Amino acid sequence: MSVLPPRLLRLSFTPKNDFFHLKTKAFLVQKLSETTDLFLTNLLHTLILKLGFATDTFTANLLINKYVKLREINTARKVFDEMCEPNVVSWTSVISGYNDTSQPQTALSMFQEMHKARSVSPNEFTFASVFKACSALAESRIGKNIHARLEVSGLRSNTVMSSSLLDMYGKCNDVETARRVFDSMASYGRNVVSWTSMITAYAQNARGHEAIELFRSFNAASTNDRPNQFMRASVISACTSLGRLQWGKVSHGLVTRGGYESNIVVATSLLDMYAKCGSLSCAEKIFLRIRCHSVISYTSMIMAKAKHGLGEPAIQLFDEMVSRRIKPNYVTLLGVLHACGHSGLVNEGLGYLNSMKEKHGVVPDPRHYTCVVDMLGRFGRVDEAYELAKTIEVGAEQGALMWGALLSAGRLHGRVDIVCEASKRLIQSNQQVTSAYVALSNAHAVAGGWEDSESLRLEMKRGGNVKERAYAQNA
DNA sequence: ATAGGGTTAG
Repeated sequence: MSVLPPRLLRLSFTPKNDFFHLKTKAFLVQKLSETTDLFLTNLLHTLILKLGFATDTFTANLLINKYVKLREINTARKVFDEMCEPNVVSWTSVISGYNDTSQPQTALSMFQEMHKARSVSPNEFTFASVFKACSALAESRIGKNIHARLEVSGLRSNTVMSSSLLDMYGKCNDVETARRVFDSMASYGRNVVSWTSMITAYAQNARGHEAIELFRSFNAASTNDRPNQFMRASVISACTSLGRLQWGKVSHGLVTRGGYESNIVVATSLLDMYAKCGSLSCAEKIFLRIRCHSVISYTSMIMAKAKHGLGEPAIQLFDEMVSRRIKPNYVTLLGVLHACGHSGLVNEGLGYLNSMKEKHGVVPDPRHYTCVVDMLGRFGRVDEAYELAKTIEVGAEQGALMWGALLSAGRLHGRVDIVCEASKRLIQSNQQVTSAYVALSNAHAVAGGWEDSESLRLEMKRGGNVKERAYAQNA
């Protein structure tokens, strides 16, 4: 950390606009651009305020960006709120700060405020950040709306712009629109990023064959661009989605010949592919060859072991990860809870749930609770599962998963009361869960209430769910 | 000058 010269600390009383003053400002801006340290940033911030430089938009923007990079979004926001004349860079920086701290909803409301303020118009940078927020929320309705504004702005014919737009549609599961954007880019140019976005859109929407087909066209069409680690990882995940080891092995051969086998991103997707296509031993081989591990490589391997019923080894791996000072995140803890739930380590699982915040700084969210509800239910502790589920505030989609888990537990352990309760909650969740109607109807039938059963089937018909019956009864 | 697009775990 660099140290401020004492001379500078006495400059607070310098009259404005003289030579020394300007020089001081240049010095502070210079120091601010260089530092990556929170303490020094705070110090420079104080000096900037004292000397009245905060009224300068450029200087304030630098401060905002510094705080965004340091993940101090609230401080960044405070600087922004106190600005005299925020420009498009100030707005965009704060929006992307909210993206970086997993607050896409706030990013979008900032964009709305910017629109209302009308003093500043969004540019390419702003739109790219806002589409990223839509992607994170998988909100295609809002995305479409902003897409319309982008078309009006005339900024659309730009490779970065269109790539972020097509990525947004892919993440919102609207592959057809994503493809239309991709096709429209032919006139002004695509690059590796835009091709990767489209391949990813297919891969993440269970259309692996089309992803691979597009990868082939890329190799056939482009003369300058070569596939990079991102594209290769995406192609491997497309193979994973096909669930066929054969395809996965082909892609493995391909990345080995390309010299990408030891790349961390590629290796992680390979290990996930092997785990999901049925070869845990190959997955482990890949894992052991990784030199520089990430939270994702560990999490993938923990998940793989968990899914194969290797609870203890998964937990051992978790301990190893923690001792190597790789910080687990919420997905890692989901893996650990899964490991417990698939190996009957029920009390251990409860222990992880109750201590994850304190020990690992990860606040349990509805997904973690769902996992534990499922675990308790599987191992006969249905009442505890129910008591826990009742206390969780949960959105409709996740709620359907949580009550669905409880429904299976009720069925598995012959608990008509739980089946009824879980089915009702499932139906309340308003998701398209026909199995809930079927289960509730069957439960009434079991309990002797044939009339209830019949009325439910009627309700189901009215709800247009009747076609799903055959599927639901197999599920 | 300061801000923006693609990837791997769920």
